[in-house]
Amino acid sequence: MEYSISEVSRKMNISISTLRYYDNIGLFPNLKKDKSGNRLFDKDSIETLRVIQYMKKAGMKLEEIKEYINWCKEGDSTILKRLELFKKQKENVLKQMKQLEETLNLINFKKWYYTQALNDGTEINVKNIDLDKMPKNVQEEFKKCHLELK
Amino acid sequence: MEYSISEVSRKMNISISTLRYYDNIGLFPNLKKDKSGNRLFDKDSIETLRVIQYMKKAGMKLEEIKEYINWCKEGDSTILKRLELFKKQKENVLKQMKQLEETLNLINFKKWYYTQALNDGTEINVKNIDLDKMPKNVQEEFKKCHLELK
DNA sequence: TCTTGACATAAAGTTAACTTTAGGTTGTAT
DNA sequence: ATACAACCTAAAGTTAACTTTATGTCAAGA
Repeated sequence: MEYSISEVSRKMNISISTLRYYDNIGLFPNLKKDKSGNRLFDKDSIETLRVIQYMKKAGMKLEEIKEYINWCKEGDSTILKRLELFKKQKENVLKQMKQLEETLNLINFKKWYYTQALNDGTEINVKNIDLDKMPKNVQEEFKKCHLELK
Repeated sequence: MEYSISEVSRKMNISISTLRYYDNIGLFPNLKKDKSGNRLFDKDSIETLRVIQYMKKAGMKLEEIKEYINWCKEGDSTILKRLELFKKQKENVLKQMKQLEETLNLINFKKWYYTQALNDGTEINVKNIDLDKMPKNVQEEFKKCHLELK
């Protein structure tokens, strides 16, 4: 089964210009064209596109993703390199997850803070509160995001 | 206690030029200067900096962070807006965490895939494997990242 | 035949978040 | 007195990932 660029755009929720851009920079080395030059996306290129989306979220640049895609084309001699890449990206993702958890601590603390302030009608009381007057869970969140009192 | 720009740079691991840039675009509305024009960072501005770092990770743009900082300066009339902001950002962060978990599924699948290929010395076998021949956990990872077989 | 819609290319423009450059001031140590 | 480190400003440059624009081709329907 083959898809036109607008079908892929709809299916994957990526703009047509982005798809063309990706092709231009070499992210679809095996993409075919019909007799009048229109791109034909097959299952493989959709798969590639999905991997691109994920690896972008992992934090890779398009240039690095392109390198990986070229390794795939080179065949079995690059298997180790590709394995190492995914090992490294796993570390990367785990690190990002930790950072998001820390961020969540800050956000949860701020949510508590502003809920209190909203209740009081003013920030003054909660701004000057002592750590041990906060609920236990808020205390924990506060400590984990390295903020300081007063 | 007050800190020079290079002390803050070292302490927070942010380049001096970035700190000046942040100041220029208005992220430190209360920053003082000494008699010869040098920036003096106090505990409050360090705190602001920490919040900036976190909210960037949550996905906010500096322009939006600036808006929040201005709300803080405006006082109690903006408490509700600020609370709503953190509620929204919490959703945002949770969404990102889910996406990272999906990404982790892809990565774990790829790690298994390339480990197999490395063992076999070739990608061919693992490329054409049936879903039910994969280890149970790999099957799950595979399904969760929407890839297709063959 | 003519129009229309979906595609194409090449090149220029955009945006965010910095960084770099060029040139200047200030305070302290030799 | 001078050298130097640490700061300053304003403006231009950089990078990544797109998007927009200008222009053109092609196949199908009225």
